[in-house]
Amino acid sequence: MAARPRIKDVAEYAGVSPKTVSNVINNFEHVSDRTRETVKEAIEALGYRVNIAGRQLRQGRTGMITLAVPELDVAYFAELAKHVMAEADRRGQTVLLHQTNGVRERELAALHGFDAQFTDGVILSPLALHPRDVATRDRRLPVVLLGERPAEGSTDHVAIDNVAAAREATAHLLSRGRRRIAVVGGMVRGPQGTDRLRTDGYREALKEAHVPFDSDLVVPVDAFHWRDGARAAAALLDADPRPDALLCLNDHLALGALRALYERGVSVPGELDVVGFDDIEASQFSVPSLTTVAPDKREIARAAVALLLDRIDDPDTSPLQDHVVGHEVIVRESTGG
Amino acid sequence: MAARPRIKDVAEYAGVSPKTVSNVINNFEHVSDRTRETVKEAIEALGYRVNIAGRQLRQGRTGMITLAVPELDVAYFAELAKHVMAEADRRGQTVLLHQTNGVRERELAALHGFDAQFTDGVILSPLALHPRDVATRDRRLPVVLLGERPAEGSTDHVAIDNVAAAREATAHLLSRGRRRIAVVGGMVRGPQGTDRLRTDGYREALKEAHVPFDSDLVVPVDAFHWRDGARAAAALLDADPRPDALLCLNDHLALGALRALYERGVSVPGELDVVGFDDIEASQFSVPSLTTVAPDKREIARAAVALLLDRIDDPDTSPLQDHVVGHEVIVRESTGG
DNA sequence: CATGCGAATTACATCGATGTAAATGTGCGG
DNA sequence: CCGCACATTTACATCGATGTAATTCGCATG
Repeated sequence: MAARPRIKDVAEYAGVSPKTVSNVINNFEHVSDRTRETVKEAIEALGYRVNIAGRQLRQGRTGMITLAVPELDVAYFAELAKHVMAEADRRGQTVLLHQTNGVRERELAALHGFDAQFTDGVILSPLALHPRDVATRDRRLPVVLLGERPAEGSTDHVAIDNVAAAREATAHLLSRGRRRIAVVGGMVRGPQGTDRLRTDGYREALKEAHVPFDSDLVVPVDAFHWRDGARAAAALLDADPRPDALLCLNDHLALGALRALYERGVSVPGELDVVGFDDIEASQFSVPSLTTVAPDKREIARAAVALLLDRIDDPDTSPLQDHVVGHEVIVRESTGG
Repeated sequence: MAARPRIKDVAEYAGVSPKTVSNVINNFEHVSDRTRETVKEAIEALGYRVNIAGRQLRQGRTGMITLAVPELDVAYFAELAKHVMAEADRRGQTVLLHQTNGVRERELAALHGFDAQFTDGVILSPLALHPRDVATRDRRLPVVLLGERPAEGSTDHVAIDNVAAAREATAHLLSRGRRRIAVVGGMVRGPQGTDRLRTDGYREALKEAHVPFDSDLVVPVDAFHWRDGARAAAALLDADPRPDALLCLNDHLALGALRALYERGVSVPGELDVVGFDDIEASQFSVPSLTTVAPDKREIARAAVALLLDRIDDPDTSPLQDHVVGHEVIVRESTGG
C-alpha cells in the first residue's frame, strides 16, 4: 500500500511547486483559477491530506485545545463537553478531551499541558487543585478554568454565580414552607469551592427568612455520584428530627436520593422536597421529575472557548476575565411543580 | 514572557548536543548517569516540554488515536469513551474524541481522518454509514468499528452478539409469562444494523417459545433518547390489545418509557415489564430500577484499542478481526428482580 | 606507551508544510 | 515595441526532534 502522499507529490503530479499547492490548500488569493483547479484535481487523485505535524511545526499552532473534565460519565460534564466541542468546531478548533478523575496530579498535568507542548491551550474543570498550583503555574500555556476557582487571578474563569444560585434554590424551598433543609454535598468551612459557595448561598437564604442554621443538616459526601446521594439521603432519614427537604448540590446526588427515598417509602414531594443542580437530561425523566438549578451550559462553553482563543491570540495584554454565566431554577415535580 | 524552550536551548544550557538531550528524553541506554542528570536538571530549569509536532514529523506517528461516537450525552457512549480513554492511556496513547451526531457526513469524515493526517487511527461507532462508504474507504488509515457494522470485511470490528443478547432478554420476559412484547426502537426489515439484529434475536426467542410474531409490536423510533422512549410507550398504551412488556433497544428509551408509564399510572412490573440495553449507570437508580442487557464495556474498549494498535503497527498482514464481546442480562425491579 | 574496543557523544540530514523574498508572467499605456 | 505595475509562481530556509553514521572518549591489554 502506498505511503501517504506529501505536498511535494501533489506538486509533481500537478506540475507546479509545493508552495503553490500550499497556497491552494490555504486559499491564498493570488492563485489563478486554472492552477487552483489543476492542483485540486491532483489532491483528489492522490488522496492527499494535510499533515498537521508539518503545519504545526511551521506555524507554531495546532488548532487543538484541551478540555479536561473530571469524569465523562458524570452527565453534567458529558453535556458540557458536548457543547464545548460544538463551539470549538464552530471556531475551527479541535478538542482533545481528557479525564482527570478529579485527581490533583492529573489536574496539574492538565494545567501544564500534559508534559507535551501539544495543544494551544487548556479548558480545565478542576476539583482537587490547590490554590498554589494555580498561582505558580507556567504562564506560557493559556488556561481557562470552569466552575471551581482555586485561586483568584492567574487564569481566566467561567462559572455561574453559585452563591446566588443556591440562595434562589433554597428560597424556593422556603417559599414552599420547608424549614429543615438539608444540604447534601455541602461544606460549611473550607476553601471557596463550589460546595462551599453553594452552602454559603443556602445560609444567606436561611438568614433572609429568619430560619436558624443547623450545621447537622450540612452533609458532606465522598463524591457527587448517585450512590453518594442515596447513602446521604438514607442517613438523613434516620436523623431526628427529619429534614423536610434536600438541597443536593448536583443532580446525580439528587437522583440517588430520590431512589433512596423511594426505597424507604418516603413520598416526594409529599413528605419531602428534593432539589438538584445542573439540569442534566435525566432530571426531566426521573420519577418524580427533578427541580434543579440549570446553568446556561451553552454559554459556559461559548465563553470558555472565546476566552481561551483570545488568550491564545494575545497571551499578555488583555486583563484576566471572570465571566459569570446565567442560571435558572427549574421547578419540576420534586418540589410540587 | 519567554518563548517555550526547544531541545536546542536545553542542550546549550546543559552543555551537550541536542541529540544527547533527545537521548535522555527517550531513555536511550548509552547515556552516562552524570550527563543524564545534568540534562534532566536543564529540562527542569527551563521548563522544557517535548514538541509533539516535531517528534511526529520525524517519527511518522502521533501517539494519538481518534474515537468518534455519535453523542457524548448519550450515557452509553460517555461510559464507553471513558473506558476507551482509560485503556488508551494505559497503552501510552492519547485519545482525540469526536462527536458525529450520527450524521453520515461526519462519520465519513471520521472514517477518513477528518481531512487531516492527524491521528494514527480511528475507533468509530457508526450509525448512518452506508456499506459502500466502508468498502471504498481509504485503507491507509487503520479503523476499528464498534457496534454497527455496515459492511463485512474491510475493517476490524468489535461488538456484542446482538442477536443472542436480544434473544436472551426476550426469553427472560417470556419466562415471566409475558406474551405481547413490544420492541421499542426495533426494525423488522432493512440493513443488518444493531436494531435489526436485536429484532431478529427477539423473533428467534418468540419462535422458540411458539409465540406468534406481531409486526405491530415492533415500533421504530427517530432516535434512541428518553423522549423517543416516552413517546413510543405512550403510543403503545393506546394500542389494543396492550403490550404486556417493552423490550427497549437501549436504556434511554427504557427510562423514557418508564417515565411515560408512570405518568399514565401503569405499574411496572405489576402490569407491564420493561427491559433496556446498555446498563448505563442510571438504570440502577431509576424508579423502578431497570432490567437491562449489560455489554462488557471494558472489554469492548480493551479490544478496540488493542485491535487498532495492532493494525497501526502492522497495517497489512494480519487478518481482519471480528471480536465478539460478552454480555449479561441483569435482572432488576422492572421485571420483578 | 601504543593499540583496540565498546561506550558515549555528536554532526548532519531529514520528516512536511509554509513564510519570505525573489523571479517570472501578464496586461496595459505610451 | 518598450517598460512598468501588478498578479502568479517559485526557490529556499525554517520550524523541533531524532535516526544514521561518524567521531571522540575511557579504559584495559599487550
